[in-house]
Amino acid sequence: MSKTNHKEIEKTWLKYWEDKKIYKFNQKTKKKIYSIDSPPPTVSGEMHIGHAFSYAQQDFIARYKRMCGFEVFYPFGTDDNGLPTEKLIQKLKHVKSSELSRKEFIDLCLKTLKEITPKFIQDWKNLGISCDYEIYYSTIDDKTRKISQEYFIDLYNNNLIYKADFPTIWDTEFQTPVAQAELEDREKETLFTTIKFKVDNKILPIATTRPELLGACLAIFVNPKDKRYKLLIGKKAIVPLFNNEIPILSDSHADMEKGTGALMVCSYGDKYDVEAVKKHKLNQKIIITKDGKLNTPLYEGLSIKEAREKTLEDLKNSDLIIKQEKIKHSVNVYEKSSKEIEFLPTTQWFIKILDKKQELLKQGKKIKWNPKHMQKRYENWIRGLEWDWSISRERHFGVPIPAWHCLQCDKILLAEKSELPIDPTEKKKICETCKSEAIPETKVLDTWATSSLTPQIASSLTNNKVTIPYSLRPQGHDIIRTWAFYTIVQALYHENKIPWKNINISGFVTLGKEKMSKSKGNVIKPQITLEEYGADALRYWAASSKLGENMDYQEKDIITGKKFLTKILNASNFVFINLNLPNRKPALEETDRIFLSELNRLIESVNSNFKNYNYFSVKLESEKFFWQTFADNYLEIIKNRMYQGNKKEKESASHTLYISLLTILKLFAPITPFITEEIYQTHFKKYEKDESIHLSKWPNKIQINNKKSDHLVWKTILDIISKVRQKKSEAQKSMKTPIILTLTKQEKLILKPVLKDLIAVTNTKELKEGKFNVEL
RNA sequence: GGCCCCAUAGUCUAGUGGUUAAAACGACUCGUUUACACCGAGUAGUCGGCAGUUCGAUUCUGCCUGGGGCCACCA
Repeated sequence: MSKTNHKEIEKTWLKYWEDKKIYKFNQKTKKKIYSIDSPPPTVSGEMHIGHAFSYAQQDFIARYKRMCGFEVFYPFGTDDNGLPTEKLIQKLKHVKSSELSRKEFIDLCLKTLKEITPKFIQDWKNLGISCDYEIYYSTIDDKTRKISQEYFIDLYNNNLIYKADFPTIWDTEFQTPVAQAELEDREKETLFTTIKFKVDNKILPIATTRPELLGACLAIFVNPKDKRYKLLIGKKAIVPLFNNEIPILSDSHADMEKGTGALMVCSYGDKYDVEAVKKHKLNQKIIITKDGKLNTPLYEGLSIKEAREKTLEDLKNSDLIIKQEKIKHSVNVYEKSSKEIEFLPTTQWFIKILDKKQELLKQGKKIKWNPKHMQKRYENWIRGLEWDWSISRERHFGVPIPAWHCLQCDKILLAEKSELPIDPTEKKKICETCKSEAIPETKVLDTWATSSLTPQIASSLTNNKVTIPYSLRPQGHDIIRTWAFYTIVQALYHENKIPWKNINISGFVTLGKEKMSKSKGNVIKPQITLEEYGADALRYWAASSKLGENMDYQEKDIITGKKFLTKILNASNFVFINLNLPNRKPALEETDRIFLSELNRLIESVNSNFKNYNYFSVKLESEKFFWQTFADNYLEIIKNRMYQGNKKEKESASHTLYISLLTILKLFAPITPFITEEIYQTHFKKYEKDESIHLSKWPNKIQINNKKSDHLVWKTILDIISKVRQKKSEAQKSMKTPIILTLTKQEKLILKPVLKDLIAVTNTKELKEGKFNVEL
């Protein structure tokens, strides 16, 4: 007898799948390959509900394709080379990365990851994600570092990477440059202070939110159309407190409506300052250090915040403030530190993207985006790009940039491919021209520079049996501008191809329509749901919204899933208790044949829906068919025949039950893999050859003689049954109450082939012809 | 300020240029004990607002309102 506990069921089949290597990718396959560029989750604790939601959705597709006869390439990776991992390791091991050598720290990371990753991945296995977990990569392991460095070298040699001294977006907390894609907007309340500058002993009021940058003030811009300041253009202004002279320049960027209409340019207050300095060839003055401190004589060593307060205090004491008001404005912060970013000139490495916008847009058009409108987000991002992709990070932990710099001749030396992966700080390089020792690059690559190579990394694990373009990239919409975009960049630059033919963008999970966040405390842990209701119930829930839509988490939806699982288990048990399988395919009773004809309609519809990634419709239609058509009606209709019918009648019903239930199970197999495997193994395995339902063939239409009238007959019999039930319900009578049924001549004609079963299921004692009527 | 998405029953989600807009949960009225009370039958209840296109709009278009996202601005 079947197990009724989901934990027992899941444990059994997880082990079975693993032992029998059901989801193993066969490199020697002759089948067509369906390849999935599966997202490597960041190792930073546990799987969250958003993961469960989106991975379940991609697994539906993987399992469907597998049953359709594809050799599915579905690797599993973990992303563990970035800042989150660095932080995690520091916390777990009570160390500071800066206190260890890079090699020591990476070794510690690799060692720690080895300890914690299996437990982390177990959540994915428990959810029934059908990856081949033996095709595993980590974005920091030796093979990945090698590939990442190799690709860096190729890009450099193809003149697509350059090193530049340039004011870049800088985070003072982690002391590293960051990319445009890593910025977030934050609403902040700030003091907007109007300060007295002096020109010819007259006061020129200037409003600013960053008075601490007065020491780096290079010029004042006024709009050429601004009558108030027109005469000042070309003159010099005196910077308050610092008393140095700066030019007053004409620039239409100065907005007459904003502040006082006159604008101070500092190096560097914002992105525009960077352009302004370049445009007017001003000499930059850098007064902020990499760790966010001031280095002007006046405020030496103070943090930006302290310097701002002290400056305002000094201005106030010298009567240099005209006006002060609190304003709310949005500022750019680094998403990981939540601190306002600065612009600091440092030497960094960049991948060229600004001059490739058109090609990148073109690549995007070659990919099928699901849902379609997500392509717009990709395009908007490209159109708005203003910086090349900054790929170097001044971190300890990461893939080292495999380069040295010869100070004598200013030449950049790269590692030989044969010595990869390499940490340049561990190896001496002699410049061939100067015969002197070159300086190793200490920076590491941005995580995205490596994770944008997941297709190539995963392919390398198959001896390149799998190549790009992959069939599918599933991912979240929040990383279109990063992961999707950068992967497209890399595939274009390295192989002049698109990385995948399809990209499926999943939505996120909300709770009470609000985004979940740890700080709000409104987080649902999938581990608890898995424990309480099981993986199938959670997956069933994940199938109840369409691709790309956000979904609100409601426990009742999980419970609905759980009910479905019980129902299908019960129905299967019932079928097999009563089953009386003939040796050969029996002649079918008309009711049975017509029912199978209905099933064929379902199969057809499900197939077209699954092809379009409409797993939602697949679930909805299959569920409706199973619950209403199969369980509530077909089973009721044939009960009498199964209990009291003759051999021929029983055999027809048994045969029909067998193939219809098996078909239904297969349709559900991608969505609820555990329960369907349980039922398959318990009841069907002795008749079927497949080792697992997940390796069985996806249902095709059942070979029967379909008749055009079938659907009408089926609809009519259900309609009559429903009407009879309604009458009985209204009369508050049992469904078993005997009746006298009157059918119209036409109804009788339509129902002729199934009349006997209709009489049995409605418990009709007498059948009359005339106006439709039910007598109790 | 620009762009994108969303708005359907009490709740959460489907869907459609045309009979009566579809499930689930919830509510209400009942029934049932030879698969299933984690069950069955039935009842009530819904297309944000305004205009346009159309014989006909919940569906297409525009505007508005509300919610979400992205970008720009951010002196």
